Amino acid sequence: MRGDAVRGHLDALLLAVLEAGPLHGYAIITAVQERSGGALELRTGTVYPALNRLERVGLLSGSWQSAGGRRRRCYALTDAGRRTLAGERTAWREFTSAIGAVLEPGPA
Amino acid sequence: MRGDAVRGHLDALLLAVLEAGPLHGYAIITAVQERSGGALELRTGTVYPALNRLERVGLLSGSWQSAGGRRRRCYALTDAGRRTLAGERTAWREFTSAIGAVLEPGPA
DNA sequence: ACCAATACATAGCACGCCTACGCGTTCGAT
DNA sequence: ATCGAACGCGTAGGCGTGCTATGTATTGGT
Repeated sequence: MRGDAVRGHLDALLLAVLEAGPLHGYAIITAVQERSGGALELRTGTVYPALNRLERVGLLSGSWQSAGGRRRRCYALTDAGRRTLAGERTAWREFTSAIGAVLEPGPA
Repeated sequence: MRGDAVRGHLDALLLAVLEAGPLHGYAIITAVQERSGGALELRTGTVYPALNRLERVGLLSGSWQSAGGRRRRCYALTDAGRRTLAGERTAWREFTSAIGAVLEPGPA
């Protein structure tokens, strides 16, 4: 998967992996990687600023925790985040449907 | 569809609509729009530079024509373009599959 | 002792499309 | 006869967004 691929869909990915329950940043990265079958390797420089932003706009709520001396910022979906995720899913389907229709038109 | 949506997939769209036969720029724009059911409205400032670039790198071959006093630059897929299109289609499937797997994980 | 993995974060950049123009022609409506 | 919309190509500049590179710190394995 080429580097820039995730562009425009990052928020959706982050919100989606948090749907099942709160996670901290590092775990989010590995969750995305696993769920995509290894195809999506998000960088920390991509993810952490995005998480901060999503918290700032109220789609996530974050809280510091510590596990074995390591501090972690744990993020959970807010109600607004859950609604936004639903919207992102709809947008994703419309997006793939639109591009797909051009790329692989049905056998005319 | 929000403006930036096409990012990263523009070349694929252009190559795809040219698969059925040569078209000029303006017709390419309307073809993309029609095949996407109106969802994708490419701007001239997006398309024309892209066509020039694709010609420059040998994926398209262009030729000036005139129809009723209007000059048009007509573009056709080259063999390299056809191969690239095939690659873009594969990449598209991998892309949607990867993002889709994260966004809508199978009912676990 | 050392290195990998865990964990968060910032700064600067570059890509790639968009916005906003500009130019010229043809055709339909008024 | 005039005007606007559609046709048709093109450039310049801006800007959002993720990437690259880098920094810090702790834990655990060898």
